[in-house]
Amino acid sequence: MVTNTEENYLKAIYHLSLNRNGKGLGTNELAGLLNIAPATVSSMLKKLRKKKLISHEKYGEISLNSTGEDIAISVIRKHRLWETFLYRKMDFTWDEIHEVAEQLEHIQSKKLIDQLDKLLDYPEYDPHGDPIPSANGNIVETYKQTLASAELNKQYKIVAVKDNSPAFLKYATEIGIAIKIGILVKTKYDFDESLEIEIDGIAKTISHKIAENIYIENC
Amino acid sequence: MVTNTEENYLKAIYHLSLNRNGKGLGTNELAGLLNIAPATVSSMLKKLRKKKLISHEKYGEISLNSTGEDIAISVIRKHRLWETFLYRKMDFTWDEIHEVAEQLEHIQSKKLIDQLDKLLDYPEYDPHGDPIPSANGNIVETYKQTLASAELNKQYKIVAVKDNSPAFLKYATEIGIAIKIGILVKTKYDFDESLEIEIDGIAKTISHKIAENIYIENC
DNA sequence: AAATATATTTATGCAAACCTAAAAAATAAA
DNA sequence: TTTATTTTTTAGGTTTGCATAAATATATTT
Repeated sequence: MVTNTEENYLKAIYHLSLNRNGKGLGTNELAGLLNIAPATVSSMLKKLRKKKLISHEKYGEISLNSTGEDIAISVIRKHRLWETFLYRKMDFTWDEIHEVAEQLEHIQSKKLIDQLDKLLDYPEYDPHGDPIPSANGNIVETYKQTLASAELNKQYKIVAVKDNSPAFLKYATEIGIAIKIGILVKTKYDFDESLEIEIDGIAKTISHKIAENIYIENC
Repeated sequence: MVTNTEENYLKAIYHLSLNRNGKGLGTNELAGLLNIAPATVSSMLKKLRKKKLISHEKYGEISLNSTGEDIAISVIRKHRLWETFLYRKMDFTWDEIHEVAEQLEHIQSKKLIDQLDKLLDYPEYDPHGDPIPSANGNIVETYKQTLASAELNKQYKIVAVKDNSPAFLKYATEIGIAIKIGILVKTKYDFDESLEIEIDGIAKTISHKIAENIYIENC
């Protein structure tokens, strides 16, 4: 039996294990994402180790092993399917779905998730543009380019956002950011790396931090 | 803040407070329904008392007070709306819905429940025939007659079932019991109070225990 | 009314999931 | 290569939700 908390740890380890350049995942980083004290993470790691869900030796790097990864992916699948459901069927907005999905992702019922998948016609991406793992655990983690690294005056399409916090999403919505929308960088200001962009022919200025949270694709 | 466990206690107290003839609700009875030790109930009652959700003095009767009842009813509303959703939209059967609804009833999101209510077109009864409290907490707890007290050779309609356990519901389905179905008692055997009934013109024999779990109405 | 039975509470303990403070190990800097 | 810094672990403590066993209050018999 895996508790909700354990599921959240596995999910966090999964997310932090992606796109890291060499350096192994440590206790501090995990504690940061989960918003708890590193000491608490230490003792939970011991438990996950004993349950054979992660690989970890004292003072060493943290990584999921096969069973742990399966659980993490299934929780992410549930989270993203529920988000899609809330957005499409329940009139939830972009910035409202994450919080409720955090609760719904722990509901234990295979049948419910299969039916949800069917009801939504087997969606491939959630409303934030993140890929939804299939029932057998397949997930397309494609390499994504952020707006911060876009070429000037080249037409791109927004495919996803990195930050799912209501604060970011509210702001993004306000300035016209949305999945599948076309976007173009007109100027890049060197001193603070802020960008002048154009969405639907309207020019706007955004900070580097915002640009790093917007994933784009050539089109 | 009210925990899941506290919500379950309030719900249990609500259910046990209905249709009791005089005798007040005690610790033992609650422990029985929740399947835990009476001592555990005692300490939880102290907590609920401190939070002003119940009225209870040592060795006295247990009852909800206004806030506690509001919470209990809202949990029951959520439970029954989710059951209706699972049954109608997710192809769940009669005997599968309760278990998953026990989890879903604790999801915290007013908007989600309002939208669920709307999606289902504001249902008045759940798939077991139990009334669904309205958003403002109104619930029609009508007096119900059980099949055990039916008159012979009089046509009735099944309106609800008392027991929601998979075991009972599976058996009930097998012998043709369902909400809104017509039913008639042909014979009552005195020695064990078993009944010969007729559903859709087909005769069957059922035990007294089963009959007590089927609610009927004149038609 | 005393004796017995039943119901309830108190005392104590355990596991989970968190915390802070201090110790130990690993890494980086002087 | 010591010293300093950062990271991680250990030690000890809290709260919640459960348990068992023993004590106490209430109810029922005789």
